[in-house]
Amino acid sequence: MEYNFKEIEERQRQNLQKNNIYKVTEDKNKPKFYVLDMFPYPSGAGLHVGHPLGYIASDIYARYKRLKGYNVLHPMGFDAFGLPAEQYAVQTGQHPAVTTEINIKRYKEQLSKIGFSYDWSREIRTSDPKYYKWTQYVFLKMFHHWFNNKTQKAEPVETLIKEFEKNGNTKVDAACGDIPRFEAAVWNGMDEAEKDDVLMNYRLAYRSKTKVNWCPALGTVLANDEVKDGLSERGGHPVVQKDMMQWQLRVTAYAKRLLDGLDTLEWSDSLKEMQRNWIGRSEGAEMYFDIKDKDEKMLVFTTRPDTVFGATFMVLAPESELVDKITTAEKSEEVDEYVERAKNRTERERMADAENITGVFTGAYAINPFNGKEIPVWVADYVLAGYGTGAIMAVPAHDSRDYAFAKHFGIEIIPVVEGGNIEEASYDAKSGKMINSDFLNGLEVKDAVEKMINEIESRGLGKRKVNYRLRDAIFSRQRYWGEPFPIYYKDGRAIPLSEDELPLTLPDIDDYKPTESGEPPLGRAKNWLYKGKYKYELSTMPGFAGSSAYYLRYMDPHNDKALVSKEANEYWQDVDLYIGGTEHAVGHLIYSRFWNKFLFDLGYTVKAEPFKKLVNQGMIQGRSNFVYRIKNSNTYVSYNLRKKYDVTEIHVDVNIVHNDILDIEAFKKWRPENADAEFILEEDGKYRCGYAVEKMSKSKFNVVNPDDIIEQYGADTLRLYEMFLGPLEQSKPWDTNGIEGVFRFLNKFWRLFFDNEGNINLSDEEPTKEEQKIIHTLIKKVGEDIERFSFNTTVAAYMVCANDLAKIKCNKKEVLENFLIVLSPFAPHITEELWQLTGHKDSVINAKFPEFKEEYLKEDSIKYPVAFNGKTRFTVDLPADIKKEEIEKAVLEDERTKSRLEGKEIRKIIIVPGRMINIVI
RNA sequence: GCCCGGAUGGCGGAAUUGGUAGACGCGCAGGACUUAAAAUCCUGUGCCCGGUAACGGGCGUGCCGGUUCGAUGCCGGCUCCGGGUACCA
Repeated sequence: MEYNFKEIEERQRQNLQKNNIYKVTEDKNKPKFYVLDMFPYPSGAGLHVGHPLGYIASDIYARYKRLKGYNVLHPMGFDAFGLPAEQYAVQTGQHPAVTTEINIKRYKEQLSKIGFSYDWSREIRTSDPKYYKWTQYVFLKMFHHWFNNKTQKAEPVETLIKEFEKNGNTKVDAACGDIPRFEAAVWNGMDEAEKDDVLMNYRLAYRSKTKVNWCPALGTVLANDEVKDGLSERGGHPVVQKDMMQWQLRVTAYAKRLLDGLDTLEWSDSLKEMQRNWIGRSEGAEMYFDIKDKDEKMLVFTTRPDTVFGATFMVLAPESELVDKITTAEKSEEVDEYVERAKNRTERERMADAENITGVFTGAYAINPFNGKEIPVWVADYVLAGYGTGAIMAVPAHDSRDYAFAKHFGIEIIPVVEGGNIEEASYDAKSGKMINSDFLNGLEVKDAVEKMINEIESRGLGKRKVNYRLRDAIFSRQRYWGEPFPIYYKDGRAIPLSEDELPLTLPDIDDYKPTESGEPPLGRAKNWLYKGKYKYELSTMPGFAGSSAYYLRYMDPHNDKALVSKEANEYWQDVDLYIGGTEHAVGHLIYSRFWNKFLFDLGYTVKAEPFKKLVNQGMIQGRSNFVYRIKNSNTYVSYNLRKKYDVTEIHVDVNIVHNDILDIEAFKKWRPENADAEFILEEDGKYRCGYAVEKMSKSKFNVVNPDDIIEQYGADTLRLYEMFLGPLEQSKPWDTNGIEGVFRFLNKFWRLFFDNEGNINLSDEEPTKEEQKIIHTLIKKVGEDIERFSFNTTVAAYMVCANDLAKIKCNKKEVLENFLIVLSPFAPHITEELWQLTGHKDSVINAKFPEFKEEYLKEDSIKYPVAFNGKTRFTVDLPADIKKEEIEKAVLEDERTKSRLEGKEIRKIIIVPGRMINIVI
C-alpha cells in the first residue's frame, strides 16, 4: 500500500475534528500544561511558510506533553484590530470587520490543514465585543486605581480619596504626576472638577498632555518611523510636534516589579537584557545647581555624582521650561532659533544623527555648589526632555558624548578620575582613584559616589534617586479599528461608564478618514452619545490593549461574568511555554506583564508573571532566484556565463526553479514578454539561476505558500521539514529543495508497517536486543531533544532510526508502535492512520510516551579514539568496564601505537575513561 | 553610536558539559532493478598532495593571537552579516 498522504490527512483531519479530540477541560486529575503562541494579526496576504514555524514547534511540544500525561491547554485566536484593515477601509470603503472576517476565515483554513491540536472552541478575537468588553473592563479598573509606592501595589481610588479627606496628600507616596502638596482642608474645599483634575494625577489610566507627531495635512498622528526629515512618509506632508490630551497607562509605577520579575523567568538572557535596558534602571542622585544672577535652580539627575568637580558645562533639553527663564537677552534670538529647530524633529531623528553635534550657549551660568565655580549652561538636543530631569551636568572627561560636545565647542575638560588620557578620549569606566576633587581625592570611584551622595543629602542639595527610563504608555490612537474607550465627557470632565454598561461597542461610520476638523474617525459616528447627550471619547485603544491579557481569556473564553473565573485561573495558572518572535521583545511583553501585575494586585490572577518560559523562533528568510538578461535584448544567460555579458539581474519566481535550474517552459509562460525569450545555456544544457537570501516578500518572488507544500507533499512533511531546516531560534532561509528528504523518510516509515504485497504485517515476536537498542536510542533522543527545543536533531534521529530498522527489516509490533508514538507529535496524520491500522480504537494522542530503558543501550565495548598530540590516528575497541591502567596497557601494546612511537618518547598519556585517549610525544 | 545574536563542506545543518569535526538531509557522481522512465535500493562524496589500489601525509569550523595534553565551544583583539534601538547622563 502506498503512502497516500492526501487521503490519509483528509481522513484524519475529519476524524479528529469529529471526535472533538482537541477539546480540553479543567481536568483536576491531571497536571496542567499551558502552551501558547503569540496570536497572529490576520493580514490579507495569508500565511506564508515562515508564519507557522513557531506554531509547529509549540504544537509538537503540546502533543509531547499530552503523551507525557499532562492536560494541555493549546489555544489559538486572532489579534484582529489593527491598522492594515483600517487603511484598506480608507481606500475601499469596506468595513474592517468584513475584511477581517474574510482574512480570519482564510487563516483558519490554512492553519487547519497543518494539523494543529488547537481547541478551537476556545478561539478569541480581540475585535469581538464579547472579548473587548474585558479589555474595556480592565481599562476602567486601571482608571479606578492608583499605585501606592509604600505597598508597591495598586489600590482603589476610594482609599485615596478618604486619605485626602483626612490628611490631604501630605502622607501619600504614590506613583503620580507632578502635583504639589495639599492639606485636607484644601481638598475638601475643591469642587468636583478640581477633585477630578487632582485624581487624574494618580489614576493608573489617566489623561494628560503628551507630545505627538501631528500631521495637519493627513489630520492624524504619526508614529516615529512614519516621519522622515520632518515630513510624513505617506505623502511627504509637514509634521509638527503638538501637545495633545491622550490617555496613558502608568506603566512606570510597576518599573521595579517589572525589573525584579525578570529574575524569576525562563527567558533567554538576551531577551531579559532587552527588557532590562528598556526599563533602564539607574542609580544616582538628583541635585540642584543655582543659576548665577537668577532666582532659578536647575535640577539634574546624574549617575556619576562623584565627577561633579569635573563638570565644565551644563545642558538643558530644548523643551525644558528653564530655557526661556535663564537665557540672557543677547543670546535669546540664537537660542529661540535652536529650540524651534530642535522641537520640530522627532525624538528618533534627534538620536539617529549622532555625528552632528549641535547646541547653543544660553549665556547663563550655573554655580557648582561644591566649589562655587561658574559653569556655562547650554541647550542641546542630545539631552532629552523625557528622561531624568531633562537637564544634565556634563563631565567631558568621563562621558563620551559630553567629550565629543566639549571638543566640538572647545570647552574645558578636567579629569577627575585617574586612568584615562583626555587628549584622546573620555574615560567612562567606573573605576580608578579620584583626583582634582577636593574631599573625594584618593577615593575609589565606588566609594566616592557613596560619599558624594551622602554629602549632597546632608547639605540639602538634593537626594539619592533611582531613575527609570521606562515611560508611561500612550494609550490613545486617533483611529477607528480599535476598542472604544468606555468614557464620555460632561462639561469637559472624563466620566467612566459603569461596568454593567460594557461593552461600549464600536459604531458604524461611512468613511474611515479623520474628520475635516481633525477629529479621529469616530467623530463621524452619527448620534454616538452617552444617554443621547454626552460625547464619547473619540480615540480608540492601541494594538497592545487587546493582546495584553488574552492569555487569561483562553482559560475561560465564554465567561460573560468575568474576564476569567477564579476556578479556571487557579487551574491553568500561567503560560508554561510561550512561543513567538523577537519583534515583541519589549512592546507586547512589557505591556502584558504590566497588565498581568495589575490584575494580580486586584486578585484576578494567581500568578505575578504571565509567561514562565519563552522561546523566540527565528525568522524564516526567503531564498530568491535570479535570471540574467542581456541588456537591450530578450536573451537570458545562465549564471556561470553571466560575466561575459552586460546583464541585468532579475528576480524570478522560485516556484519555477528547482535546485537553481530554471524550468524554461514555465518561465516562458510566467510572463507574456518571456514567451519568445532566448537562452544561453551551460555546457550541460541547463539554465542555472543565481540566488540570494533575503526577506520573504511578494516583490522578490520568493514567497512560498504552505498550501502548495501541503498539496504536493502533505502537512506531515511540511511540519517535519520546517523543523528540519535548522535550530528553532535561529533565522534561516527557506529552500523547498531539501523537502524530498523528509518526504522520503515518511515513505520509508510507512513501508516499515507493510509487506511486499501491501498488507499490514507486524510481528508479535519479542524484539531482539539490536532492535530494542535502535528504538530505545530513539526514545531517549526524542525526549531529550524536544525538552530542549532541538527539533531539527529530533527529525534526524527519526531518519536514523527508520534507516536502521529498514536495514534489518524489523517488523516487530512493539518496536514500530513505540516509533509511531514518539513520531506522532511531529507527524500527527500518518501516525494516527497507522495507529488505527494496527488495531487501536483510541487516538494516538492519548497514548503514553514510551519509557526509555537504559538497559538496552548498555555497550559491552567502547570504541576509543587514539590521538597523538591531539590528532586522532586510529580507534581501538576496548571493554566498557576496564580501568584506566588497563586501557593504557592495551593501547601501548597496539601495533599501530608502536609503529608511531618508533624512536620517540612518550611524555604524557591522557585517558578519559569512556571517551578518549591522547598520547603526547 | 549602543545592545543582542550569528559565521562550520557545493547547500541547510550536527557535535547537549573542552574530548573521534562534518550526524542527518539536499545536491552531485557511479551502480542495481527496468525495453525505458519514475519510484526504490546500494556505493562514494570537506579540501589539497602521493598511490592503479589498499592506504599514507598535510590542511581545515570568518580573521589574528592566547590558555590547554586537547578548542567549533573558553579568553583577548578584529572583520563581515542579521536583528533591536532610546545619544538614557
